[in-house]
Amino acid sequence: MSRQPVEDAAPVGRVQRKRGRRVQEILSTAAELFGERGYDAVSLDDVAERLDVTKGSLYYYFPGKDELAVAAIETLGADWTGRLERLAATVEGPPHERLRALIREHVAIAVGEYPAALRLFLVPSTWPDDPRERIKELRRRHDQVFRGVLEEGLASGEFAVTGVETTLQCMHAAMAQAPLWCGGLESDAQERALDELADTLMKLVAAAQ
Amino acid sequence: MSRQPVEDAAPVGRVQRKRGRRVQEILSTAAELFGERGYDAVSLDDVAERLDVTKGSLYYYFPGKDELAVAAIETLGADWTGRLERLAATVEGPPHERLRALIREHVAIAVGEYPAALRLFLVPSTWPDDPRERIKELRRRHDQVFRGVLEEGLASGEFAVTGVETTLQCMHAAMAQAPLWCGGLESDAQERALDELADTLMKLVAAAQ
DNA sequence: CAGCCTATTGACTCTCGGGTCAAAGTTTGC
DNA sequence: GCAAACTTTGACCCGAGAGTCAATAGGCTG
Repeated sequence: MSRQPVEDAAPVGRVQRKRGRRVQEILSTAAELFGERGYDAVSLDDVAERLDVTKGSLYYYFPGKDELAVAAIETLGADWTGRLERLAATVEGPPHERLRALIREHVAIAVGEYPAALRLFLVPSTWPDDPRERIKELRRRHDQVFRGVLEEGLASGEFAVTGVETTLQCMHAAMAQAPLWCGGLESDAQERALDELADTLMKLVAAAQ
Repeated sequence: MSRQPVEDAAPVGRVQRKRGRRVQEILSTAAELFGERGYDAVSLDDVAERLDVTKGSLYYYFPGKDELAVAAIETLGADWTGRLERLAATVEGPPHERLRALIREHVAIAVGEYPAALRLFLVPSTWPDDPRERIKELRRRHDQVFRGVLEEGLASGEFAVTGVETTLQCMHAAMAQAPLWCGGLESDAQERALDELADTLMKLVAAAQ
């Protein structure tokens, strides 16, 4: 009776704004941790500790670990996907260049800013059902961006592939693994590694002969 | 004083043989489960239940979960790697055909016989240190097989790649994901999917122009 | 059949982590 | 400056799962 229900009863004005900021803090911290270690390996105490707060506090904002995970995935995903989509809509030039830019951006974000965020995509099965669905959704949107450019290039004859979906799968898989093997490199070595990765993946769409 | 130490004091003769068989049963069941769900999501009670046995029994043969996992990985890995290595040593023909055969075999084993075994490779970080090292070792051996054929083709000019290691990474990543997206298909659709995957990956080594 | 290994059980401990909640602390608005 | 709303705490409950162990069952072997 004394407690603020987690969901409804929105407070108004400045208070609400503060609440919003807190929620964002929690979400980005959670996204960070889940990205680094996956779902199981992150306890709510871990999240709370990194925020200099107690577990109980988290339950004031979220009804449970699942919901926190879902929200964190959506926050992280909205940003990331948004940047990809914006890039796809912005970059000029032939499909060749645009695809390469997308690959670079995708991997750069993954490796740099969300060090292990792509791990989200790797083993959706270790996540509870609800977060898993969000992850799949996220991936679908990313694929969609790539599929668009890919099909453009196919239409113009600039690209040739064995199969669109298979090509997307391969690209995705390779990009998703990238943080694991060039996450530790120094920045210039990393740049080179990412360039090489992009070049390698571009071979997947190279028109034959 | 009344208990048989887990490690030393090898019994002899028929008894020992029986013990060996039991150990094998446990290992293959454990490999199966770990392959399906990963380390965290499998409890020793799960393993015991599938064996119609009690957890305590497992501790009669293995000192702990980690050790069981390590042994299971090694069993599964020895078989798998062995088949790859044998295939690489056996198959005749140009590097092109040999590499394709390796890819097909690798993926076929992963998708068919150890449905999610490749998941072992996916997120080594969710495993405790010791099993993780074994998984990396396993992967190193697999890579070694592929690297061999790849370098052959490069030497003969039949292949061209942007970078050997990057190419291996991409191949590995794509093959590792395969069970997740064509594991559920019917057998002939699956065959087609695997062929397409192999063809797609072969583009990675295609000599340019 | 007696005695000695071998194998298995089931009940137990202990820790970790998700989730709860009353009480206390803090902010806001009047 | 004070009451009401908001926020945080810390102690607590509970179940799950790793690991332990004395007791017991089940052979072999002399």
